Amino acid sequence: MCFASGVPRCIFYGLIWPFKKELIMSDNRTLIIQLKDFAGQQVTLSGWVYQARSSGKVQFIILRDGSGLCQCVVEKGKIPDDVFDKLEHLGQESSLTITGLVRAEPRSVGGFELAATNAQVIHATTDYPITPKEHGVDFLLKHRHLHLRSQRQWCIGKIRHTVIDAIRRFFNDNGFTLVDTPILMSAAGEEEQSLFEVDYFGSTLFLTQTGQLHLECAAAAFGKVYCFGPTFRAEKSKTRRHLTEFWMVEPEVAFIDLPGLLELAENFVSNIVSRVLQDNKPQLETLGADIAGLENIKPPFYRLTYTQAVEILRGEKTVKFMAEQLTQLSRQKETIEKRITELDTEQAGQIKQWKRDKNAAELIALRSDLDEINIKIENNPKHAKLAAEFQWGKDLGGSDETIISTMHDKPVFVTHYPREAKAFYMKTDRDNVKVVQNFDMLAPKGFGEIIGGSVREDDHDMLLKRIDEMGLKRENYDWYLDLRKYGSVPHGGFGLGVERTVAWLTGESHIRQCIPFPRMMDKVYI
RNA sequence: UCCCCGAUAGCUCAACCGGUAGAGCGGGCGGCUGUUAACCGCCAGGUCGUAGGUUCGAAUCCUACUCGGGGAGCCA
Repeated sequence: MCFASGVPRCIFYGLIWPFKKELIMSDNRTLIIQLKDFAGQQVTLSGWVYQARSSGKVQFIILRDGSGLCQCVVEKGKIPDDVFDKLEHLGQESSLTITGLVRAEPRSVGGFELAATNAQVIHATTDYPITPKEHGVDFLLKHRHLHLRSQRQWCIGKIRHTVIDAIRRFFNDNGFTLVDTPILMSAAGEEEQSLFEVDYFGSTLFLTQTGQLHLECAAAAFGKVYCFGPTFRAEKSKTRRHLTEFWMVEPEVAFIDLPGLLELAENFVSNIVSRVLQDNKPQLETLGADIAGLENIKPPFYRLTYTQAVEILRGEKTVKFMAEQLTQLSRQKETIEKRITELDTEQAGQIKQWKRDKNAAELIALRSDLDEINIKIENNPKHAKLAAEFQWGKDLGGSDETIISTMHDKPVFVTHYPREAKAFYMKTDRDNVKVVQNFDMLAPKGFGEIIGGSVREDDHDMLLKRIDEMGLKRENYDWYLDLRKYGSVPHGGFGLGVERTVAWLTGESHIRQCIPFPRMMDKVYI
């Protein structure tokens, strides 16, 4: 827990953060994140009790104020007795204001602590439902309104904030114009079955699935544009990579080809990663993210064509890779099972109670690790089979993407997918009409797709042909076809999923933790 | 929509081959000048998801349902 150990700074854009707060509001409180500038001084903090321990004459209150955590030391005799007694019985998440002397203390979280001289309880709380112990997924989602206060969610929220800020800055600083595309859409962007319907004064509209078609209009007006907002997919997907409402940023550029798009995408993603490393290293550390791996994320990324990816999947390399993975998993399984047997034997004998409890906790952790490994072991041959039998022409499945991405230590572009597997607006490759000029970007080490994009079909007649072939209604696309009638230019863009990106950066296994209030299929808590 | 797994105290989990439930955390009270998910002692807290069935006896076995988790398809 060292998220407050250094003040994250962003000086590259001429900003110093924390900003000068008096510019926007007057406030006598000091934020925990500013404590390093106040060593030896008296300050007042306001916040919530994150954790509290008491040891007779001395109490330790870990205060949480939204900017960080700070240990407040409350010693009998150095604070009024009645205040001491009140603090002693404060429950988790009680709110209070506390005054004291700031001092450096390496043992303390954040490296500073507050020697309290006075305090005022704002609201005493008991029975806060989320305890410092482990909780189940469902319980935490049902308490999402409170769970946001916890350390892990706080770190993820801070990183998400940086990711979004980095996205906006990247485009704003590179000549892109923000264009807001509509959320209520009259026609489908891609496939109609995955759209949410909205009753619109008696007629039907849909929640947006992509801003791309509108963005193409804007690209012809501004050159380089992007849109950024919520996106809705009514797909009945129940996996760790899916939400029904998620945030997507989509750039669209006039006069660009596929290599140009790949270059843009790798610079864009590298920029996001370096901003997060710069601003959020303490949070990444708290989350146990792979910081060394992220420091490696610099252009150029790997480039594979779909056909090459298929060759890899069907080839010797994948067979070997999957077998190695299985061996590794089996070895892990053996180690864990051995440890479980050891502990079980120990538990059966005569041992001290505290040792027994500790063993029980370890056993629980080991059993859940074992479950996960067993699932992977069970899936391994299935995924190997899927890969080995992969037919050219299909879209890559989740497990195929995982295999490709696990083989690489940097993001991988997979380009030139079969035309039949892709949307009507993607540009047919003129050298090989069986494929389109598109790409997916797979995040490394098994995280999978975070970007999908393409060059758009800019030839009027070819686009019309695709619309007909896909069985789409021409009249819905009149305006879209117009773009190919009046000064058509090569252009393209891509979409990046914010939650998937945050999940990759933080090492979070499920994207539902990467948005404050997740919307999942059949499940919306608050 | 399909496949696999689960449901026991407020929370996380135990309870072996069927004999009507235990531990930690959290809560309450007390102890301890420096703790790091502190520690120690005491106390409170359970129709074992719901409904049937098998059995002398069911948390445990069987069936159905409900809710949840993971995966597949599809995708950012």
